Formats: sequence, structure tokens, C-alpha cells
Amino acid sequence: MTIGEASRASGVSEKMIRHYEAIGLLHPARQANGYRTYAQADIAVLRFIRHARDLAFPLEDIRRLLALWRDRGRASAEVRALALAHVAALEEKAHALQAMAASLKHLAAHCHGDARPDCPILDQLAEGGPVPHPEPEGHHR
Amino acid sequence: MTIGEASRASGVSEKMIRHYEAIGLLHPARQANGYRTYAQADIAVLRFIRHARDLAFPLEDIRRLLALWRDRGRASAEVRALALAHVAALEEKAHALQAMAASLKHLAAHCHGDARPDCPILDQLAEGGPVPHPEPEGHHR
DNA sequence: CTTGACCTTCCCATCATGGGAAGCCCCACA
DNA sequence: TGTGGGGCTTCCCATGATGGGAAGGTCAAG
Repeated sequence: MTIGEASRASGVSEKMIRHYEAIGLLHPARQANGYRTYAQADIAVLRFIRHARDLAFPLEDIRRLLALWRDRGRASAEVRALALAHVAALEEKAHALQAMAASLKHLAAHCHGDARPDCPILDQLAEGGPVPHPEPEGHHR
Repeated sequence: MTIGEASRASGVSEKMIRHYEAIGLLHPARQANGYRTYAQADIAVLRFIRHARDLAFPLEDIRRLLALWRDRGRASAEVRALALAHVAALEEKAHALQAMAASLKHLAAHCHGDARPDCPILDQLAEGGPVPHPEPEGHHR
């Protein structure tokens, strides 16, 4: 298999396949003419990487996951710990984003949003800190 | 005010202050010796940028927000629209992250996580697509 | 006049990804 | 046999926001 075929078979771009090789995640054979050659095992690795990337694992984590995958005797606890740490990171980021969205939504709710120039959103960005009185919970005004 | 003082006054690093100037968000005066000089208005801009960054506005959005801020006659609708578009983007990202976290959590829940080598997490990454049967909702097994 | 804190510019790194150029390889077709 | 084109190679550059660090100028206090 050439790199183009491997790309189609794995759903990973040629650019990325070369990059993963450059950082040592895979080691395809070479033909006499310098072309890379991919065996089924390489395609499996590429698919593995793609699925892990779909779950937003950083490549360094994927490097460890691949090592664990190749290690037939690994303890599943190791994999689980890595996965759960990533889950925690994902959730933390998600919550941070949602908190920002909520703050901004709160500000936008107080902005009439018509042709008039006064705008609590800009006022808040200009003056206040992170965000003013988000009022613990519930009913507006 | 020198850049160091401006940094302390605004909470923006010197590196970033210079960067914001390089991309045209700011135009501090220069002294004869080449040192940048920051007036109160510049500090206000830096604070504005920092607050907007705290809400994860990309710098290109901030460029527009600053223009609107400086334009005394702008319609608040414009600001609101920009903010709400950003809210949508934040929420989309947050949901994507939470979906990934949920998928991975689901897999981890099915991994006993002990010394044994078999692991549904690795199996899924190796074989399956994005994620298998997340079972619509609720009670496990 | 030296020391040290501060400023300047410039280059490099991050993380994952892609664009694009220059050049080689190979196959099919005329 | 020549040529066209598609695929392959490597190398450089860009993204977005941030920081590290080097080499060198400036200034005030000692």
C-alpha cells in the first residue's frame, strides 16, 4: 500500500501520516524508490490514532496508548487511568467553555441589541472584572 | 508608563502587549530612546482585551469589539450579534468536548481496570468507529 | 564607571493541521 | 521513444495565542 491508499483506507490525511511517522508513532517500510509501504498492521495503527484523535487524545497520550496496545501483557488499569485522566481534562475544558458562554449570555441578555449605542457587554469588558453579578440562579430581574 | 508598569496595571504580559501592538490592536507612543509609553487610555484597552480574552474571544473578534467600543455611535445590536455568535461557538465546542468525555467515560466504565490485560477502551480504539452502542440513556446493564 | 533592572528586537517552540513548491518515479498512450 | 499526468518525496511556511530566551541598548543608583 502506498501512502495515498493508506490515507484512503484509514481516513488519515497523507500529511498527518507522514507527521505521525516523523514523531515516531509508526514505522512504515520503504520501497527501493523511497516510497513508503503500508502493511495492514500500519493501517490498523492509523485507524487507532484516528479514533483516539476523535476523542481528542493528544498525540503524546496516543503514543502511550499505542505502547499499551502493543503490550499484550499490560494491565487494563493503566489504560483506564490514562483514559479517565483525559476525561477529567475534557470535562474541565468543557465546563470552562460553558462558564464563559453563560457569562456572555448573561451580558447579552441585558443588552437590548437595537440601534442605540449603550451596551452592557462593552461596558463590562471595559470596566468590570471577569463578569459582574451573575445572580446565583434562576429568574431574571 | 513603561511596558512593565502597563503589564502590572493591566494584567497582560509584556510579551502579549507587544504582540497586540504588532497586530494593530494598540498604538502606544514612543519615547526618544525607543521605549513604549502607555497612557491611561492604553491601559483601558489592555484591560478590555484581557477581559475579552477571559471570555475566549479570538483576537480578530476583539479587534472588532474594540472598533465598536471606540465608535460612540455604534448600534448595540452589532455588539450583541458578535457576542451571541461567540456564545454559540463556545457552546458548540463545550458540547463536543462533553460528548467525547461521555463516550470515553462509557468505555472506561466497561473496563474493569485491574491487572488483567483485556480492555474495551483499547479494543474500541483499535476496531470500532467513533464509539459503539452508547445506549440512549440511563441505567447501566 | 560599574552594576543591575529595565527596555528593545529577533528567533524559536508549542499543538495538530494543512498549503504549496520543487523535484523524482512510474505507467499509459501516441 | 517521448510525453503527460498523477502520485510520491522532502522542505518551508502558516495557523492562534502564548511564552522562553538571546543579544544588545538605556538609565539610575551606588
